[in-house]
Amino acid sequence: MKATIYDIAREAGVSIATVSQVINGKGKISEERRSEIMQIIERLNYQPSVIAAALTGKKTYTLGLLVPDISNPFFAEIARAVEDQGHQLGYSVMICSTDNKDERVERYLSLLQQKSVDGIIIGTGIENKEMLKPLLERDIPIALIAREMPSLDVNTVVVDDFIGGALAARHLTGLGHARLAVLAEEARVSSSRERVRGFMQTLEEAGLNREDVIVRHCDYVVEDGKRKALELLSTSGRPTAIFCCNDLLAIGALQAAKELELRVPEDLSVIGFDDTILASVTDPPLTTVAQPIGSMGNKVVDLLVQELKKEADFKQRVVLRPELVVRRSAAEPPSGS
Amino acid sequence: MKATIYDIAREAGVSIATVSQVINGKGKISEERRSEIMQIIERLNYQPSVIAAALTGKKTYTLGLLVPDISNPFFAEIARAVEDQGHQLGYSVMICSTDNKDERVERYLSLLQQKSVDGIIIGTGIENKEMLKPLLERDIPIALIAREMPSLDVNTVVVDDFIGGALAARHLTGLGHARLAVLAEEARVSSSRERVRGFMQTLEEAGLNREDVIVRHCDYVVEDGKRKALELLSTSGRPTAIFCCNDLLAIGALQAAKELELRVPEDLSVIGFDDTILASVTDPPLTTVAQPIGSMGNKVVDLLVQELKKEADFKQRVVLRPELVVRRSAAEPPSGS
DNA sequence: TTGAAAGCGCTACCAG
DNA sequence: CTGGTAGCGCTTTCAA
Repeated sequence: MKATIYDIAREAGVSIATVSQVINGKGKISEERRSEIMQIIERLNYQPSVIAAALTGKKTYTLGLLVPDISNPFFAEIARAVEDQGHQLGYSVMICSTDNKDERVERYLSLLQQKSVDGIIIGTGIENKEMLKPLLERDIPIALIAREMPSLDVNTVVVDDFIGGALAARHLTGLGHARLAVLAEEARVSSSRERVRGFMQTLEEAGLNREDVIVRHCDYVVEDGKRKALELLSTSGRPTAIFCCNDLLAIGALQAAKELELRVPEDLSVIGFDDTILASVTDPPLTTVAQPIGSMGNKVVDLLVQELKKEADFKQRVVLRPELVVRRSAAEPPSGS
Repeated sequence: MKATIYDIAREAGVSIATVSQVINGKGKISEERRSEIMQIIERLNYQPSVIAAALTGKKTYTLGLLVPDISNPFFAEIARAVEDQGHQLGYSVMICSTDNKDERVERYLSLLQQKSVDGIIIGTGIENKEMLKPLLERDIPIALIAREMPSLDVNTVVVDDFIGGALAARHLTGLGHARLAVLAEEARVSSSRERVRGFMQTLEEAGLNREDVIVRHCDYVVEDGKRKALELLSTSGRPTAIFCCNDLLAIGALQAAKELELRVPEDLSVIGFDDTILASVTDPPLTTVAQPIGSMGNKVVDLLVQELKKEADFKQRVVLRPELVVRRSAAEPPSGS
């Protein structure tokens, strides 16, 4: 069986209190006792039970991470960043893929509470914000990544989506495009809305008419991007460029172009968002607005841990700057346009 | 503060023993008491502490999942499958990205023990198998996914790599290729070795000479695949087809071809392995040997949970069949060859 | 510098 | 059918 603190104490001929102290480096223990006990711990390969410690009021050193789908490269990359920084600070992370379904969110939130996680990072949409109330009341810190919930006073890390949209617009207008379209996510996704807003506003500033740009809302999957792009591109006076609110949709657009035998970027320019590994793998490689995923992941963990250690007395909303990664899916519009 | 079993008991005017029984559906409790207590639980939104329950000998309902890198699409998909099946059976999963480093493996294994996980799923390479001994001794079940460790008697779920390699070879020879090359993973990865072996043997059966096929070993990243492919393709009498032991390497090969202005599949055929989302996104889409990731994930969890519930009295090694997914990166060799 | 003992929240056994 | 109670492994006073 597993060794317990009692085994160590017995072996060392001391009380468990003493053993506890050397493990936690507390109290005053003579150097010889300490090293003697440490040796025994080594020898018996004793692993203190976090469970038992947690029960006495200490933490579980476990964080919950809610994302729509861990198999989606964007969230997988977030997970990795969160895992790394968590690990760095001594925390493990539990994955919870919600499929953007409130019922799954609820189930997971309940589970995470029962398991006494120290904090929860949310990177998934939640319709019914009420679900989070109990957590806050119970003093379980929550932090948001790549999501906003203005109604809640919680630490938040996001990219400046408005600027991201603007970056895309500026690039496209700079290239000379005038007939534009956008593939957005569902209307209730605020980040997507902001991207579109930034995109639109920048177009107007460039003298284009926002009524002329067609916006289509899509599900967060390649297929839907392709379908909607196909529609867009089949119209007369089709756009010469499409701004897509995430890489998956951009890939759909790429596939649509291919199916219609439009060359990218000669006949059609495509810009994505996120800069996941997918963007580097398509043909042509995707010009896309990069989110600094690694920094975002690190930052949420920092904020969350700071909060649960009560080292911070106010919540922050940190906004990181996106960056345009120019690859090869966007170029000047065809000259005939 | 969080409600405890005592709060419920007090509120209901019963003992905590009774409350415990209704929560766990044990013992005989009168229907009225039961429903009355349930109501109070509802009302106070009581969440029983898994931590405390675990301390009394029950399980933590948590599994550890070790993979090289959760941000790698292949492992992200495995993680999703494991998460889903785990969730189904009442277990949460903790992610552990090892980067294939034994020191990280060790650190994580120790952490998982301290957190008293009920079982551990391993999908990462481990140099020093000794590290697993303590777990087995402590009766912490381990199951392997997409990995083999013949020296250990543990439940294992793998795809038949030999057949996978054979599938690729058959497809290529069927198409008429005779000058072949392979991009393998590092030599110590047994699954990769098997794939190559299956590939080679099938080639021989088709009358080709195994000495003629060049094998290059690569790190598990696109860049290295590209580099090695570039080397292969720069030789005179370059291969007309490359079999890659995973999709990432295949993408590298695609990029190399592009850089050398070789058309795929007209000038060069490429076959990958895994069928991750990446394979569907490249241009041309990758013909690849598919691992049934979803089934594999489900199956390991089933086996592991069965074991930790002591419902099974022997270990299994289940071998799933891979399948060739024909997309468009492989075709007949150029006629001049 | 060390140890005894009270609890953390819950389960399980035994009595009634 | 219900309640009392002894732990589970550990932390943390408080005394010694």
